[in-house]
Amino acid sequence: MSGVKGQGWQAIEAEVLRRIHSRDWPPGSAIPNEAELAQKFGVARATVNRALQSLAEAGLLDRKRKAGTRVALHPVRKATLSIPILRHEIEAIGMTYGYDLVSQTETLAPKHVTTALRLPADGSLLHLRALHRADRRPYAYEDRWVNIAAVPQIGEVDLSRVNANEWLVANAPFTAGDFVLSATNADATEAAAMEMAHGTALLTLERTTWNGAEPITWVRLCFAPGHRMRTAL
Amino acid sequence: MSGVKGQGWQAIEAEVLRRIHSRDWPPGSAIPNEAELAQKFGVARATVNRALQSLAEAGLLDRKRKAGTRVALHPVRKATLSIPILRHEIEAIGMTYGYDLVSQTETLAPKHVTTALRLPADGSLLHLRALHRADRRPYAYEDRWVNIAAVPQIGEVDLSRVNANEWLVANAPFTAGDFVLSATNADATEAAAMEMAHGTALLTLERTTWNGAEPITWVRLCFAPGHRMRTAL
DNA sequence: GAGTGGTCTAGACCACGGG
DNA sequence: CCGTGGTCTAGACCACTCG
Repeated sequence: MSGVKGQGWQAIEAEVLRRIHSRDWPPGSAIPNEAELAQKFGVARATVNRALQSLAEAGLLDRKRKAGTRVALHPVRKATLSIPILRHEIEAIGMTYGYDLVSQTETLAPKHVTTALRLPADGSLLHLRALHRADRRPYAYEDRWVNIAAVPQIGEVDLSRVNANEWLVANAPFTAGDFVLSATNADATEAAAMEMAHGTALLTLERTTWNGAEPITWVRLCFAPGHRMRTAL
Repeated sequence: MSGVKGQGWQAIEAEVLRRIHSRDWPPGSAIPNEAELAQKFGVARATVNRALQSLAEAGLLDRKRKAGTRVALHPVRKATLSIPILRHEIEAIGMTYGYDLVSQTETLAPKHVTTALRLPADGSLLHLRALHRADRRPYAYEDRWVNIAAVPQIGEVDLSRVNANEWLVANAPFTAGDFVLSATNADATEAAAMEMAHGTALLTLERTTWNGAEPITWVRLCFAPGHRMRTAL
């Protein structure tokens, strides 16, 4: 008796999902162990394992050795945002990408930057400000600090022609990062750069990246008013 | 010759990652096929498969049958945001959760709501407005529309005592959803409810959920000023 | 057509952790 | 202790897709 439509581990996944949604297996309850399910469904245990791992990763099941598998009490939904290169994001919606370097200096970084990068406060960093455009109109304002010690070659790059983000992606791989979304009112600088009213609400993304223990860059992107980050659940 | 430290598919994953970061396998290049890698690493092909699938899911590899596996040209980073129940989010930081129902009516929904839910514009929906508090202070303002036809039992719930979100999570499972993040300036209603200045930038989350093809609810959450959604990369 | 990843199987051993 | 999930193996068949 299989009781499963279709084939493969996705069919098992679907059937388990159905039993969760139908309250056959209500939130918090334990479901049969892998060996049992494998027998009921007429498949190998590895196949059941694949299906349950997928559901556990999605947050719908809680699995523990010996304790078994339970339906999550409060399915912590996970929204996965894709963070494409801005150029691709813009070109994907059929617009023309543009990039203007606003300023480039080497100076002491403010404390919130050195803190985020876990760097001593007394080193100087490369500070870049730039504007990304879609069909000539402001799309996002970038404020970036780069740890030159980690990527000395960036000193030889003409950053008014080469997008710093793309250069870093291609030349300074990172192994870990930190990512924060918030909303901020546009300050005078941002308002001027993006040609909008002071105080406008901006979706703001701050990202810090490391290569191993070595800090690479801190960047803050302010998106144009009305920008939406969208994903499916 | 294994050439791999540690054990298990994660060791394989780490070794592949190392070769990508070290530019042994530069972006865009093809890497050996699974059978070959399995032999080099001295493991079964299934183990290599597990490791490569993990990296592909993370966006670092592009895999195609027959074409083989290539290092992603532009690793599209994926940020996974956990969306916990507000109560848990607040209690997790050691604060006391509070919930105030501001209004509850049954009325025609505005067009942007019916559109998002894919419902005809002439039906009436349950409209809720509520304030979530952390240690008595406003934490998030909720504007929700519920498709009563999909969850008729909600009519019998005292929503001034029971959090609508939590009731729905427990009683109206959903199979699909839509999720949008943006920044908005607080309007008069929100400013009053959250006790802050008009025009303050608010991180705004809009979520639409369905059970199969049946729309369940549309909700818009405005978080208090300074709210940050954080994740690792 | 043929190479490559996707998946299944049966069996095995191990690590974790609840009772 | 000992049940449960986590993982590995060797072998097999299949599905996709490039050339």
